[in-house]
Amino acid sequence: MKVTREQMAENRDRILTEAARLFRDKGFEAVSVAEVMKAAGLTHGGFYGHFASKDELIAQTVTHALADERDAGGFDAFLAAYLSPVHRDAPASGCPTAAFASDARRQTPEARAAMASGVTDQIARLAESLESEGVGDARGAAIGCWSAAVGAMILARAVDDPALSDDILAQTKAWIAASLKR
Amino acid sequence: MKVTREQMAENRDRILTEAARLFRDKGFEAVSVAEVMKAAGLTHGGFYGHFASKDELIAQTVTHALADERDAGGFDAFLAAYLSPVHRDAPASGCPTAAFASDARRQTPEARAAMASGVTDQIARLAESLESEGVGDARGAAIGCWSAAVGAMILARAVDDPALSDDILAQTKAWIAASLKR
DNA sequence: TGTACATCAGTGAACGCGCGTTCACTGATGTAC
DNA sequence: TGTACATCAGTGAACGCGCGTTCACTGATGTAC
Repeated sequence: MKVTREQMAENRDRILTEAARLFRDKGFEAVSVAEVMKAAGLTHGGFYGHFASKDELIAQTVTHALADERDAGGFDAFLAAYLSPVHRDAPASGCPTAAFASDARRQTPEARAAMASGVTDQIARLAESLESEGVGDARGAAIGCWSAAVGAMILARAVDDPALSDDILAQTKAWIAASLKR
Repeated sequence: MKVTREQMAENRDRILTEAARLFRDKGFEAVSVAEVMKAAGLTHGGFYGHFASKDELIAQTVTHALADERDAGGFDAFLAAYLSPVHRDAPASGCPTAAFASDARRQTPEARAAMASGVTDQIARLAESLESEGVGDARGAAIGCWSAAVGAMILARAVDDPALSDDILAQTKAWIAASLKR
């Protein structure tokens, strides 16, 4: 049955929010259109009233999720929160860059452009934060820190040895901090 | 038709080699059992004479691919080769850790254990290399460098902007080198 | 060494299943008057 | 403001397809004698 325009906009937002959660948790391929629609409280047939294809949903979800990224105060606090076991153990609500980056390579140009835009913004945010703390070559340091943080999160999630996983997070955090105190 | 024991062992090796290439290129889910067997010059029905399931092939492939990793001489040479556009543009023959790490989280315990083993070995190799070059806290530095290298490669492959992609590789390489020269 | 035959690696058709997508239908919305 | 009706968001059955997996069969291997 038809719903109000306002309700339809809410439904679309809920589809994107649930897709962002499910895609981060299980990956793009392992999540079906029907699963996303069910999570949004709808039936699968209505999906194509909102998106032309699953690929378009993926591109929109990447755009939506990366645009929502916000930095939380100072650089040290950001890094401590990012490279924490809590973040590692909650990928569904965690960093979309760490969740999507590997799969992005095989997605549509739209999704890859959204990744590039998100990475560019994140580098700019980190560089601004580092510059205000007096770090020289703030952009280079921002790129290095971001690569290390994303890489450490992906590696920490990949291994099944809890001690090794914790160690990857802690050692990378310490190494980044030491590198910036040169 | 039956083949010699030697031929069967060769076939199994070829299946694993082709699987490693295809999985690195397209990901575990996007590659079918039939595609792997065809690449190995066999028909899909024979697959289950070699492996109990696709999941077992994945676990064996991860083990096989990560065991083959060798470091190429000194640390600077390794880093330059690793963070190069050539490596970025050839994922099918490139680093299996960068290719498999994100998906590993959702694989069987066997595959995840193989990842942990591969990461542990790689950290040990890099730490040994760094220690011989006089770097203090070689293990911490090895973990930080490896996280940064893997993260930079994944990010460089994710974005569709060539200038940004090149920049991620170059800046991360410079940042790692500078961090080690403290 | 030569022969007879049990073994079994590989073949290719077939299976059940879940996927992305389509479509005829429903009934509340929202607009024209 | 009230009414009549065109619109269209959402429903749920159905589609074609490719997947992982199974299985009866083939014929070369390799062993028992």
